[in-house]
Amino acid sequence: MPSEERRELVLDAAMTVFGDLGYAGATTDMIARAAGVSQPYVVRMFGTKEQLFLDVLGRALDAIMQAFRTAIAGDPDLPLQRRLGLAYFELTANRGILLCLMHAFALGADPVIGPAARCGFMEVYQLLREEGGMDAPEASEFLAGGMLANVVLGVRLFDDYDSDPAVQELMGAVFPEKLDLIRRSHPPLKAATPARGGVSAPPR
Amino acid sequence: MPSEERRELVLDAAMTVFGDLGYAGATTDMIARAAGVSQPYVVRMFGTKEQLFLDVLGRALDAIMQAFRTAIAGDPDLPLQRRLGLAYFELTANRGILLCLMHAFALGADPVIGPAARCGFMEVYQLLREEGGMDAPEASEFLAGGMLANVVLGVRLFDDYDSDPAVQELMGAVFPEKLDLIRRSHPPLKAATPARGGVSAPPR
DNA sequence: GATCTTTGTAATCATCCGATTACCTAAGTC
DNA sequence: GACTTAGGTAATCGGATGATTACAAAGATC
Repeated sequence: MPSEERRELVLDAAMTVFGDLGYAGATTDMIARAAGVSQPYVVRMFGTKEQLFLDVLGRALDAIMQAFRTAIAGDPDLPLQRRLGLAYFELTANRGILLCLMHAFALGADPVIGPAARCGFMEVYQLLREEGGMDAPEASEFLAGGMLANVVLGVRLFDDYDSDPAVQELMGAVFPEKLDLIRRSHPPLKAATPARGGVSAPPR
Repeated sequence: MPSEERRELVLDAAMTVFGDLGYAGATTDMIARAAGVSQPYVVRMFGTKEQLFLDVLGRALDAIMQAFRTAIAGDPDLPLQRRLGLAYFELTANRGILLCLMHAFALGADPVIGPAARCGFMEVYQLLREEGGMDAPEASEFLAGGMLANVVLGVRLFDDYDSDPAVQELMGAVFPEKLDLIRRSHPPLKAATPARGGVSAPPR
């Protein structure tokens, strides 16, 4: 297989694994297995795990930027916010894109990932402001809705959809009109979510 | 020192370290050093690193719930959204609280942390709905603003405040009227953020 | 057909990290 | 003063993990 193609496979796998486990929680071996290659090959393709994450982050940002640009250039009969909302909704079909972004956004203190995440975040904001023609409050409100959607996705609220009416209500507010679609593309892992544990008291 | 007191010190340290590095990225040794105790002592106090994170998560949720309850019971001359917004703003004084939550919210696929994070997230939502008397869209919009604030905090956008006018604009929209205060409590780590790196091409 | 490049893997290394064990000291308690 | 308990550490262990090295097989090139 040509290395370009293999590289895409590895990047796809890495996006999924990083998305579920975070940067530090994912291992190059998991990613390699998910991509069907050996662990040393992953390292040699990208140099370091850190660089692999940066590449995944760049790919996720590219996906968002492209989706937004397409939406901005789309059907002018629909209001812009609606077009962008639909575009964002379509991005949720791939958990990895948005979850890797969220992990990166939470690692601002990292000396390498932090600057890249800041830069990417502001790139998206600038796209909304300049190419989208939004003013600051509009762009900020749109971003806020996106961040909430990311969290709902990241925390896997769908997993409790059937058992918790409050989850149904909240998700209905976060993904208006699109709930059925989003649930179909994110089947629950398992059913019950118990209460959060109290204070630990380990035996000596 | 009584162990209760020591426990609080360790929980404080853990909240900071977990907040900056994430669950998997933080080590029990870093937390121990930050708290001024030995690494085995941290493990023995909480049983496992995972349980320590759960305790930190619970403590962060308690802080939010209490802040919101106080705000709800507060000065009725101010609108509720404003009171809650101010309460949330005060929470940002401790990065750890909100960043640990964000890390937990991004780990929904974890079999132990995921359920706890879902439960905590819904607890906050229910508080806004029931005790706060908000309807679903109001609560959802408020949460969205909070999640954006968390991301701005997590990605350390302040670090680029002086060098990037777009950052100033966005942060002005996210933290209305409170910018000066929030910047004072979050001094930048260092100045410049370079462009995000391109595609990696390691030497063979 | 010998050589070189590309595409890959098996084996291994050095390090880190969570956890365990064994101990230590000081303060109560009898 | 012997004994117990609480608060704490040094040393260490075993497993995981990112990275490195050495090697191999399949084309391309001459």
